[in-house]
Amino acid sequence: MDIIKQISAIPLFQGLAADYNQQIASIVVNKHYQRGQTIFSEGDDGNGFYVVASGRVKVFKLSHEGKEQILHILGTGEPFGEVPVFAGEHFPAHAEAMEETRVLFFPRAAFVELIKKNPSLALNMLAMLSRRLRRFSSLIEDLSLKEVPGRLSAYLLYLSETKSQSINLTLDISKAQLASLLGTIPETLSRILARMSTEELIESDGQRSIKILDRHGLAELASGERRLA
Amino acid sequence: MDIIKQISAIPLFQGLAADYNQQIASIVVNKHYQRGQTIFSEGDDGNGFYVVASGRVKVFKLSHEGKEQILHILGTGEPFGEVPVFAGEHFPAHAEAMEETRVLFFPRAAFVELIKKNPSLALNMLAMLSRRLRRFSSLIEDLSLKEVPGRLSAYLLYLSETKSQSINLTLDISKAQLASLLGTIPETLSRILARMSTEELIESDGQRSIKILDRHGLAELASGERRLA
DNA sequence: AATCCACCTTGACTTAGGTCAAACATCAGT
DNA sequence: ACTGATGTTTGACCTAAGTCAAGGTGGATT
Repeated sequence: MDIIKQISAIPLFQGLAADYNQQIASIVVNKHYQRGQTIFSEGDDGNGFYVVASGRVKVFKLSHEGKEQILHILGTGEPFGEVPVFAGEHFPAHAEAMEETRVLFFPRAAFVELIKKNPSLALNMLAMLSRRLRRFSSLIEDLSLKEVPGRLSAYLLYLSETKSQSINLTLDISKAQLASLLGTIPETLSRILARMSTEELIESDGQRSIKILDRHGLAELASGERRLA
Repeated sequence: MDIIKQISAIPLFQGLAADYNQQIASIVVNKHYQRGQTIFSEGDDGNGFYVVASGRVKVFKLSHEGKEQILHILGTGEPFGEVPVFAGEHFPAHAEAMEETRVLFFPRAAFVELIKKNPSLALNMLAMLSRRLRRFSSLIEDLSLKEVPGRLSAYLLYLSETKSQSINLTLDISKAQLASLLGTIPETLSRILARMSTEELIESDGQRSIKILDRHGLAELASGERRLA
């Protein structure tokens, strides 16, 4: 099988002794989901964790009224659902396939054994969780201390710095999903994009492409130095 | 020194081979802070992490206008500032002593070596970070999907379940700090406590003691099934 | 080209909770 | 007992962003 090939491409498993990939492959289970299908629900028992093999997965919280807050969106090679592996108990959030998705599932007990034997893997996992904590800190900061225009600006700048490196951005998710990621609703997002356009910070075609006109202005919005009129 | 004694009382270091405490002790540095003193600031280089030996520490984010959001409050035996040890870069938040506080500081390089040699320590650390991720998920959920009365109810129930096991609670922090922990401001907190009192969910003496009158009602508020009038 | 569907936008309205300002309470230290 | 620091409460006001409802857009399907 090319499962070994897939595994060796996962960042989490980089820098391991070669024969470990074989061991990892022996404990892994392949799973397949359609768009919109639930992978796990908040409160489920977490008896292992997942890595996206292809497609995309969102991890999110749901309010009593059904509003959703996306915690993260994961693409190929990214792990999710690790919390219960180490802290025990249930999954703290829901996970759902955003498109047709294949995932690799690593049963808990076998994986913990692997970690015990392999300090490199342990350190990779620690780095992974630490990065996630950093991102969560930043999300908490945004939700508590910034307004929606600031959060949106930060997201646009993040997009332009990582994915495209350019001034012409293409959103890789729907605006409704972006709203949920930013902790707001589509209507509010739409209005703020409109305001940013009239202030000539961006140019939006109403589709998924956005052009950054004033990077500095966006940075000021993101930091809270400036506000929209 | 009784540093070894202190170290063996730290949950993070439980379940390790006995001689490791000696090794840990050899890399640790003792530090001392007064109330209000900064331990580190967001953006500082993180060249190690800390464990509270005595006193209390708050870890928080600050907005551009100076509003603060507390991420966690740490007491004796609890570690903080671990993110940069494993994910590199700077501290993602500020840390400050809330009272006279002693901390143990673990320099990064030496600690990473220790982890590599000790799978138990690695797993303890993974459990620690996972628990923190769980708490952050819950904070994100609260900030994004719940109103202040819901967050406060959840906090009061949490207090009564963990610390006192009873119906008579004593806040261990000022109401201003509690507001910052819940992602609101003292005025709002004060008004909501007043409303909860008139609805006979709690009895508040205006000091730091609060009596739970209607646990079920609080639980409904916390889950979002009910709202204050 | 007509229909459908998912997605996006706009307008009118409401509201949770923040801001500002003032007064009040508590407690430690001189 | 007085002073000052620290924390709490209350009132009047404001605003960011949510709700509800209607309409618009564009791509895909038949």
